[in-house]
Amino acid sequence: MSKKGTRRHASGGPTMADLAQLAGVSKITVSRALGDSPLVNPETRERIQALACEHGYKLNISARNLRLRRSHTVAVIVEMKPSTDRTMFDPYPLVLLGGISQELTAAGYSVLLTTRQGASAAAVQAADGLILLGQGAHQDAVRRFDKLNLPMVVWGAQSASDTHVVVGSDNRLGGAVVARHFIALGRRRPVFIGNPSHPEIFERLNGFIDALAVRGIKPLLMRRDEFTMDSGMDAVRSLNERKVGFDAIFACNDLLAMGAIRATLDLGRSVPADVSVVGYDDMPLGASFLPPLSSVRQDWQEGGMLLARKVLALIEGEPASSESLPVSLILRST
Amino acid sequence: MSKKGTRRHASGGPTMADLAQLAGVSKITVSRALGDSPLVNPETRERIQALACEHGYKLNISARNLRLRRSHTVAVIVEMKPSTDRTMFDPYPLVLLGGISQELTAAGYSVLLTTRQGASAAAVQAADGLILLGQGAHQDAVRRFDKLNLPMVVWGAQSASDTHVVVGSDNRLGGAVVARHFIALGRRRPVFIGNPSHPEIFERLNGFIDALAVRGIKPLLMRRDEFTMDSGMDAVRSLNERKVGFDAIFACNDLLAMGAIRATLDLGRSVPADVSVVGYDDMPLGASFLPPLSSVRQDWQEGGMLLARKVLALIEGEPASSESLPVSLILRST
DNA sequence: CGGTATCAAGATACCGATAACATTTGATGC
DNA sequence: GCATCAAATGTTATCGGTATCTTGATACCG
Repeated sequence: MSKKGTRRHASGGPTMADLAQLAGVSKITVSRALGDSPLVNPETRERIQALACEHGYKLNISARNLRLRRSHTVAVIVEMKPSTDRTMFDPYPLVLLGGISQELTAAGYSVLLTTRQGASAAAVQAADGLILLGQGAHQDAVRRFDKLNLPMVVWGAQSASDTHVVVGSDNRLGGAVVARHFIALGRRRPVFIGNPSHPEIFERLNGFIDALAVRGIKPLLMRRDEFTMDSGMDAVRSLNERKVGFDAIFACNDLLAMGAIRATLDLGRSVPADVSVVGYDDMPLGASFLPPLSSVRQDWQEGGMLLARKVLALIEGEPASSESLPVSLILRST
Repeated sequence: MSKKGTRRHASGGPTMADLAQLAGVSKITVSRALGDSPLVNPETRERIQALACEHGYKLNISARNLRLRRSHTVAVIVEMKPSTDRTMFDPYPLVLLGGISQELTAAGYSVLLTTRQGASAAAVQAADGLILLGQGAHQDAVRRFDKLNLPMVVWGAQSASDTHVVVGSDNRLGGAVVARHFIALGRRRPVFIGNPSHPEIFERLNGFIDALAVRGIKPLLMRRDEFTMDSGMDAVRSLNERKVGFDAIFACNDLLAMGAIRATLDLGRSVPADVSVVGYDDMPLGASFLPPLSSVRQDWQEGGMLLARKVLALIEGEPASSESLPVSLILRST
């Protein structure tokens, strides 16, 4: 019905060719005009821009990506098991994502969200860069994505053998800070609750141990795999049953800490008079807990932004190095 | 140096044309072979696939998207304010995302994550469909994205004026279920704590009010804007100061409920003997709370999956209608 | 006035994949 | 032996932009 040049395509709006015909110029001039290139006459440019606006022109991103050979997209691969696992129910990964998203968006990039399973799903290859999240995302996963040969940045704990860029909060420091706090309080029998098979937790434990060693103190490790209050309560009860003495608890997560506090109180001991407790993550909830919980805070948002900045740097061909974010000890009543 | 046909491109691997030359066939045959088309000889297919694998061939997604005029991508637009806002720190939106991601991935689609600000960032237009998340995402936002003319599905509360597909959990039912529970317990002076300016909360309140009205009961509304324990405690204290009697509390969020319980206990009243309390969301934490919290549970994961299925249907040109997800009342000790 | 900058716009050639149509080849049928 | 058909592969055009190289017109200079 309508002529070739003015027809609308199935997927919707007019193309540059259509606009070109409407304006009586060539495609390339339209391209330049819309790109604010100085190569077009300002008058022509405005005329074309007005026309584009009027006809609801939308740039075809796929076409541009093909020609420019870059997608302005960064794939974020998240460990998301649909189980009662930590990652999924913790609010923090979301904050991390928020930081990433904010920074990438500001730079004109988009975020392609992928779970590990779906990571093969084609689209990832089209990304200009890769961000790997999730504590499980190590070695095996890293190698898998290394093959894609894309600029890649990983969130997590660093290890000497890493060939890629790793950003993470300084878990070792987190452990050390708590240790020094306990030392200052004169505590002699500290306990660590958590699962050191996660690299991050392992680092916290190491920082804790090393800083305590300065005073010749050796902490007791209560390994617990779940990051729940129940698990924390269980750990303390178990200590009691085994008649192990303790005067300080460092839990690698706030929920564990709260559980530990409750169990400790149940045993008739006072927090913090008899036992000092420090958690990790500084959940908003912790401040309202009774007694208000002391905790180690990491700046997840900043972490996300840093991750984003690193990939962007790599994409631009600039160098980028691994980096640890500082943490801070928030002292409340425990 | 190397010949035209066998050269590697800047962005990396070989193209179909390269493979074609290596195999001594034409591009299209390669395309068919890699797509497992029945139009190629099985032998040829395997030979080409082996070749592709050996040379690390990667499909150029942009090119395919351009040609096929679809990106196999759905944009998810999330309200993500970098403030102490609810959305960002609640774990649930993440679960929603998980459900979406899982379902889309299974269908061979990718998820393009965008914040509302960045939603103009080009790439969204390339998506085949749109999912809008976040309680603030209404009317204004919806209209804005409507212009893109893409299949769109919104998470949230339905309203009669909606022209688009809305999926959400049945908040009205959630309120009604709690009301009926209170009635069964013989409660006469129920209180609702929450902020009804959020459409979802408004629905919960309405369901609550209507179901109570059957017995001629009118609940008291304690409007509180923050979704924190402190806010819940404050609400109950304020009730006490104003000498308002109450024997049941429906808090529109578990944290509010926990705060309310604590304040109630502080006043020397018993839960649940004197006052029944029900929260919303059924946080894992609620089960470990003392006393274990009763709560209304929504299946966020399922919600995400449903959202995904609806957009996919729309993308395929099939019809899709708004839908509410059932909720369940989890009774514990309160 | 010839010659060179400078500016605006066009022509052409891709980017890498795939759909639609065309061709070759060998097998089968009568 | 020739027509017919199916299988396997090839040709060509196209998706919608943009880089590169040209061209044409005007201005400027000595």
